[in-house]
Amino acid sequence: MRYALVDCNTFYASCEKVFRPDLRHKPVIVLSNNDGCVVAMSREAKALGIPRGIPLFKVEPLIRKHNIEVFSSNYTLYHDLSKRVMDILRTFAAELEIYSIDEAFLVLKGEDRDDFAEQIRGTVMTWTGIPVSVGIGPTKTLAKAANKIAKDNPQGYYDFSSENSREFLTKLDIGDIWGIGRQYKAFLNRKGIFTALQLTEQSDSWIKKNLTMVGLRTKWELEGRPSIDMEMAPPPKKGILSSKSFSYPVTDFIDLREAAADYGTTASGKLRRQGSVCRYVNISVSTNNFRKTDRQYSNAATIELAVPSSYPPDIICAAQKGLERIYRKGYKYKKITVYLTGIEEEQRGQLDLFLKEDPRKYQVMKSIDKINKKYGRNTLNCMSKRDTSRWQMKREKLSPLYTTNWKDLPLIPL
DNA sequence: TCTGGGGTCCTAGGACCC
DNA sequence: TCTGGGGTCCTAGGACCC
Repeated sequence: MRYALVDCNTFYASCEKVFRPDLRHKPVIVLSNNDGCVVAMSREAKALGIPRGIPLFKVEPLIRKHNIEVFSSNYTLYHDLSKRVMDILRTFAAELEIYSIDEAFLVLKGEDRDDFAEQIRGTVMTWTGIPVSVGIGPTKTLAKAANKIAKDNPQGYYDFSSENSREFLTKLDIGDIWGIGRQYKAFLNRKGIFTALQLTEQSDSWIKKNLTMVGLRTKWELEGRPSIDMEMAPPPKKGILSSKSFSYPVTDFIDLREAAADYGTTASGKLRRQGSVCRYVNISVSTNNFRKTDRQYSNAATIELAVPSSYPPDIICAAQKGLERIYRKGYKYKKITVYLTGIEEEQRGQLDLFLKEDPRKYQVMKSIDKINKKYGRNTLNCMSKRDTSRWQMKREKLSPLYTTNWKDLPLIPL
């Protein structure tokens, strides 16, 4: 069996370039929510030495100097282009696992030709304008490692089986292995382990003791024994959260209440889309940890619903009840999170209960979902809002919704 | 002035039970 | 002086991923 990992190159930055051919060879960076940090960079921007995750204000001089193009995150655009890429990949694979917005594992079809990787790269580029890299190997972990090499390979792909595996594992740094993060890398380095090959030379029991079962599976995968399953259909989420940082410090309880309602609405929408209900609503608030001179406070509360629900007012009421418990006057709040847990499938029995309680609830919910799907999020909302500018997200450099909004369709001058 | 959001899995340790 | 063993359940926190 052969696995392939297909990964979109500098995905967010590439999405921004698709409809902006003038930016083709220019450095482009994409920011996190609130235009806070740099989360994605084009190849040209990486070459200028900008570290991922750095706050925007720290690289302002560099941006001016090199005329770097800056974008707020346009998730609507990225998700739409991601879906198009995945639809193409599906036609190449016996099995497809969408691993993240810009990555997918494929189990290759038996009859695959040698130019499989080139076919994929060519098709995705022609049909979407997104460049991808392809790594191929006998396990998911090795395909992932091969992909890393493919990124620096001018051909854009790399096949693990094309090389001596001992040599490959010797060159593979321990920190570049999928599943080995910063902490484990530091720990292993202290033990004198620097390469993938050295990791595979440790005993199973030692690895399990120090890196848990997850680490042991990684070892087996490096040895060429598939130990991590493909997940073709994403399992239902066990926790769903909606959380945002405020662009300005929030002190007023009313503002926090509105934010709780807003994120409660978002989270309950995700819940309904996966056909689930939740039993617990957890809400947490915190001040800005980076401002050492501010008085710090953070707290959380969990509310159990009388009946598991996905009905927005139920979620919102619980979130606000929790908020009342943990809110303390006099702090500058930076972040609020609504986290839904105790997730169960929406079942007949529960639905009956729900309907018995008030059948109109169900109708209202369905109608709201339908209207918002047709006319856009937030067309109908549960709470009337005051001026929300104080806490809403900052997105000053947003690109158009080229592929999902008629008004934003790109025009070609003739 | 300005530091993201959304997930999963695993383990240790405490509470509680007989 | 001497203070068990085995089990379950829950939560917090730490590791990882993108």
